[in-house]
Amino acid sequence: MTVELELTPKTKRPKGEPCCEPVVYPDVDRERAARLAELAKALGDPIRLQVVDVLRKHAGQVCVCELVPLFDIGQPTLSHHLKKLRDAGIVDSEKRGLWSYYYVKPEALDELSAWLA
Amino acid sequence: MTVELELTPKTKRPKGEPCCEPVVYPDVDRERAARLAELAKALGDPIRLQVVDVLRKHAGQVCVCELVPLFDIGQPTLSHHLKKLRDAGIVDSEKRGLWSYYYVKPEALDELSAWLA
DNA sequence: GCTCCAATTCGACGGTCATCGATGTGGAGG
DNA sequence: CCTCCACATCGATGACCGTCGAATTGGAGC
Repeated sequence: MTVELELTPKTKRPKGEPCCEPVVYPDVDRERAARLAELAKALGDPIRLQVVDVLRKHAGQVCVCELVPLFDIGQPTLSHHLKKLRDAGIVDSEKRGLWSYYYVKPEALDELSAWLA
Repeated sequence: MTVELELTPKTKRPKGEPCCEPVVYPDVDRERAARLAELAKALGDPIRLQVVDVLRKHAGQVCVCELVPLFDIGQPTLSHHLKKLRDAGIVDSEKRGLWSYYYVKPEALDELSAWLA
């Protein structure tokens, strides 16, 4: 359903009158938007999005050393990207022995998904 | 369902052996990931995400002059953000008289939504 | 304790981004 | 034509980002 707001001046208007009604945007929505933007920003890099894609497709946990050869970047750089994803709460890691295993935290992606829906 | 891949070394391993099997990631997925990252990047700024939020909530078209007072940035800066959203294909605009009206292109958001689902 | 190795952290560098103020553009009214 | 207004574009600036190589951390085996 499309609500036809009355805030759309048809074509032109005499000078003095306001061209449009103010649109309110509550602070609650602003805060939520900030969080959503944080998530989107973390996903806004091709490598990071591919990493999440890989992790999602391998429903379990994936070792960093499996990830590195997938991309044309150094291992420290990948580590940097993984940290960004961790800071955003999109993935988490667990250390077993020498290796670190990463996995997706579905709740984070659900936040975005819920907004988009 | 969780598939237990055999690429997870339990804890430790003797030196010579590979710690994990390679994970393949097809080029098709890479290209899609690049597009999705482009979308996410465009949404990865609080102001831009709020703009999209406002446009979505006002199912119709919204004039730029309604948008400007919502944010603590200058009009040129908002115009810059709108261009980013347009370049990403997330919104589009239509000029009527003196005013420009922006609206969301749902298909773009659907791409992201489909990936997250 | 010493060594090896996976992974993280650090310091630096070049490129991109958000923001600003000033300027440009183009439609509408007089 | 000339002015006014909404919006876009430009040029500059400071902050942030992705990348690298080098150094550091910490678990494991000898």
